[in-house]
Amino acid sequence: MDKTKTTRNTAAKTAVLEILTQSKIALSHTEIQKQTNDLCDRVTIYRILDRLVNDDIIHKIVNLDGTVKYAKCHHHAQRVHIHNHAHFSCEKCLEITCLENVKPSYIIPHNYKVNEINFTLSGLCPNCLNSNN
Amino acid sequence: MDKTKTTRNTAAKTAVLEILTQSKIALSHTEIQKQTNDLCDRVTIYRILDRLVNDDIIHKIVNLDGTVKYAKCHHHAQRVHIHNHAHFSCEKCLEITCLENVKPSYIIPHNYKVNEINFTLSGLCPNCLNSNN
DNA sequence: ACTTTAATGCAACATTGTTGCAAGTTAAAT
DNA sequence: ATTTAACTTGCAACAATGTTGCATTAAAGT
Ligand SMILES: [Mn+2]
Ligand SMILES: [Mn+2]
Ligand SMILES: [Zn+2]
Ligand SMILES: [Zn+2]
Repeated sequence: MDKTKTTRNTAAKTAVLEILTQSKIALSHTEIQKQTNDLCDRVTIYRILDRLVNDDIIHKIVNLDGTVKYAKCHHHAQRVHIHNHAHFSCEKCLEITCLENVKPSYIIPHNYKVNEINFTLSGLCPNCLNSNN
Repeated sequence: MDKTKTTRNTAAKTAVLEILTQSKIALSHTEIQKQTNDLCDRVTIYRILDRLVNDDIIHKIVNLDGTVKYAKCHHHAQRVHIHNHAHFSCEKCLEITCLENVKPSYIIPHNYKVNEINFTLSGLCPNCLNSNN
């Protein structure tokens, strides 16, 4: 029943994953594309990102302003990529970072079944907070 | 200095606000447009929604899947519309509702200045949870 | 009524993401 | 090493969503 379709390692996929692994911040599709130097088509990057998300290797973040970014967590206490943490969106430099230690607590609403949570904080990141200009 | 530009009450603005006031769930631009019966142009609705958000009369919700919706809170203990609450996104009926009583608690990360929070839960709403099919 | 300027309609454009299909490539089986 | 299945890619075409410029209309204060 569980027809697990195998995923293949291609040059493009390796490049995209490497870019995300090196980055300290979450990247958008366009930002990733720029870093690949036209190694592959725009559509291919969309499909690679979809695959990586499906395989739980990276995760997708939708920001307050609607921009979509992708990130690979840097902590790896577990062998799987867990992303039930908060994200921080800087209003000034627009960078999005995983706050891998910040996990919100809340009272589960009655009659609702919660499968997934998304918690995004926005404001000023440490960089922009120090250089106040 | 504070050149507060005045906002005007037009037929279109009144209609859009009425639609949002009547709705129990958050609505997308397209859903709002359908309910207006071509009272005004598509672009006008975008601009009206921007104004209403700017004036803090309604608020904008970006869902996990990237869809953008707008809502007017129904509670009104205060006279201003406060929206620091959680939102619930049903995976089945795709409806988004304000959980006006659910507010997450969290440990403020060091060196970050938090101005705004966004907390979205997704799963099954009471309706879809009961009618399990 | 007059005046100011916010609001609208329309067309044109930009961005982001999706889909179908032929051709290319990976990795396993032989 | 060759063969082969099916996963992956490029390309073109499309769709959805949102933005901008500008001439015209209309709201609200005088
Ligand atoms: Mn993360
Ligand atoms: Mn709300
Ligand atoms: Zn910053
Ligand atoms: Zn539901």
